[in-house]
Amino acid sequence: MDDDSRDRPSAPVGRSERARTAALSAALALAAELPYPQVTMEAIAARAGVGKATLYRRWPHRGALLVDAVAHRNAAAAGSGIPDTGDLVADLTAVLRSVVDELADPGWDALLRALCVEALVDTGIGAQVLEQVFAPQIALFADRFATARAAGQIDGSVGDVEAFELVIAPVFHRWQLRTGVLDHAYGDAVVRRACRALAP
Amino acid sequence: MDDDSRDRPSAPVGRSERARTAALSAALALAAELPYPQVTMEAIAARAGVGKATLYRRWPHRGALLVDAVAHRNAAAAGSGIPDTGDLVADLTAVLRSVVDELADPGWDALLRALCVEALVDTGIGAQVLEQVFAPQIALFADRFATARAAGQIDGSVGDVEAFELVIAPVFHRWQLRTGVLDHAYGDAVVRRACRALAP
Amino acid sequence: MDDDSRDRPSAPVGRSERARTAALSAALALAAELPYPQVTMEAIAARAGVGKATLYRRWPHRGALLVDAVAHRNAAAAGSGIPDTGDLVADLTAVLRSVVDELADPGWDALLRALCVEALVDTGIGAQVLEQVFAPQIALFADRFATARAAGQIDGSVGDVEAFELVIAPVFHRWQLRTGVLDHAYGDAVVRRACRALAP
Amino acid sequence: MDDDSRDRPSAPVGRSERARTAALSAALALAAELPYPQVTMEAIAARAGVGKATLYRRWPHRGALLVDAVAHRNAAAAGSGIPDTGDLVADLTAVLRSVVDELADPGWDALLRALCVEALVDTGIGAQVLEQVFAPQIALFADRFATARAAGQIDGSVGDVEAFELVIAPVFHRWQLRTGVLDHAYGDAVVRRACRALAP
DNA sequence: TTGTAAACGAGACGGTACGTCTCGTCTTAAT
DNA sequence: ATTAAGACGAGACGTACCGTCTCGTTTACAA
Repeated sequence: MDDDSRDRPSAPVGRSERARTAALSAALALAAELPYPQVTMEAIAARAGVGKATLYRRWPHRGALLVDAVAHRNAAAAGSGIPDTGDLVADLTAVLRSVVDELADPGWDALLRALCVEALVDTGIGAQVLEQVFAPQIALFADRFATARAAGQIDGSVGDVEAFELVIAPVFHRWQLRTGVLDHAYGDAVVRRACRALAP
Repeated sequence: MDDDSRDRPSAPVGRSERARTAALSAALALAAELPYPQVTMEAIAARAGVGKATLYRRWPHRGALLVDAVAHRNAAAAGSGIPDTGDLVADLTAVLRSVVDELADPGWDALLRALCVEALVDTGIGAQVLEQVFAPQIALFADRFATARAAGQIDGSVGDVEAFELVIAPVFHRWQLRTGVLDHAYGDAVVRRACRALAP
Repeated sequence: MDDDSRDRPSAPVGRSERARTAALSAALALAAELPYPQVTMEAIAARAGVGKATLYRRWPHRGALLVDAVAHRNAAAAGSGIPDTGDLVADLTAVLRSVVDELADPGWDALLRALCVEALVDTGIGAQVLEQVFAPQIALFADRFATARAAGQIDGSVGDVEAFELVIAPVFHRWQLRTGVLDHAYGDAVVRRACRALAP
Repeated sequence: MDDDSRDRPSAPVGRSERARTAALSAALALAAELPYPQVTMEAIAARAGVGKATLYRRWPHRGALLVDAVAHRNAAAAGSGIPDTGDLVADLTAVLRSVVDELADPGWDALLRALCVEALVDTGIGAQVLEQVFAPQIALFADRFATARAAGQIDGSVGDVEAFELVIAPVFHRWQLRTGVLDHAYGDAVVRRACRALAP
């Protein structure tokens, strides 16, 4: 391990680092497979083979740990960005379909709900969730909106966040409250309506 | 009693009804004024001057009690329905402004966040929240959409829930994640864009 | 029942009396068959098919009910008195053997232990137990001791209670603390030693 | 504490040991000053400044805790043994007088009654009480009886437990059921009679 | 007969203690 | 010196009984 950390100091794997990684993985796994109230610091520590004190030394509470874990996961999953074929509707449709697919995955569904719970309960965690989980997504959309705006496809007076919300909020809302079936067709319709609203 | 109950059927009668009312009020008050994790069954019972067993006799868990309390409050607040002046944009703008105002009230904000937490944590409570809190709202919008549809102001192929989400979801999303300022101007813009999207 | 009460008006069997009898029987039965902490007022009421208020209307607490029940049972069992053949040792031996036999009966064992618990916990109940359960026994022994004293078989300066305790206490002690086997042989030895101690 | 732990490193005074001691002391104090039903695990934990879980971690129920506390107290009180002046009656009289004095102390009276209650309610605790509280006393008497037996002062065929019961049971019985005044005179008389019974 | 009043069964009520669980801190022993 | 392990104080959980209180209903006696 010493050799390893000397060779690649940007990816140290000391005892501490192993503990950190184990904790993040355990949090993700438990949040994905258990009802959220059972995702306790105790359970995470046990699953990770890590002392509870080690968790509290690094994260002030479960929410921070979870946000960190999800951010870590998203960073690893390396969002590839939004396609740009010139056809805004088609591009957004593709994106929303993959969003819908993700939300249909029970693990990710549970994880995201856990994240929302923490964000709702504590304003500070809410800010962290926004910054580390949603902001990157918004930034990706902002890039595509910039192109579309330059091509005169959308109203220049609509901000990036507003446009993002126009597209994402209905899906998020339906996912969260289960007001109806959340499938590709719904995503397609949302994009269609959003683009009509955004048209110059 | 007969006269009484005929005149004011909502008036509580007997120890049981008094306990029920006290519990609902206490739940509302605590959820409005304390961080949600401190809104425990114990605290609600103490505040209501009610035994814990009485709470558990009526509601299987805190979530059910909270949903009941909010539904009760909403029923009492007697939603007046959505205005119908013939001008859809103006009517929806008025409604969204009052929604924004409500969400700005710290008490209602806290209450609604608590409700969302419960809905996210437990699917069953989620269904209850949808049915008892959101469905009535959707129904009000549906009435107004029906008129607008009849007047040829909105696309007949868009369902009530979809139209509702188009209008409400962005506001809900911004409220929940604090992606930006949530004021009348934002509500107005959301309505404007939604109506463009809904136009035939 | 009408016939019954008309025939024997001195033993009316109205609802009240039936409730009283049912409560006493239920208390005896439960105390005999369940661990004492499970012999709750709730359980007695349920077993007796009687409202809890009816119990509390007649007896201030479980202890009083239990004492009443045991006294009632003893009255019914109609202690026949201590035999008097002229041979004190033989008479007491016979009595102690039957005492040992009674204590060996699991039901009566449990009942008597419950009684002792109540007596130990509350001085008032202790007095009631003494008066209603033990005093009658002491009186029976006192009669036999009087005869023996008159016959010059025991020391006239020893009081009835003291003599009673000399005979009963060792058995009671062994029964209560299980310091050793409690059988006829032990009872016989106790009587032998007691009579030596009591001899003039 | 430093000195203490340096002198007796085998008796560390970490958090655990402090909790244990505090619990035992609190149990003794509460049992001595409150009616037994109020000596709850909750009250003991509060008085000891200890979590309830800590109590249940060490003792399965209140009875075990109480027995441990009394045994602990007795060990500390270091029974000095029964005097041996050669005069059995005198020696036993002295012992019984101190027993009577102890039983007259309200604190010890309450404690011992609590112990008896637990012993009566649960056979397991009864065995524990016998072994840890009464057995040591019996052993002390056995030593004295051995001497007396060797001196030909008592019948060699009477066992230690039987002799012990002959002496102690009447006092215990009178204390428990309050069949009469329990004073030195009574103790003296009991010893006198017991020694007559035990004489060869 | 037909009220009327008491006692009844049933069981909900406000409480309290139960024994269990998780929290976040602190101690210990072993790397 | 930092870790895994886990005991600790605190306090909420959901349950069981407490002793009291409302309920209608049933019974017993008076009109």
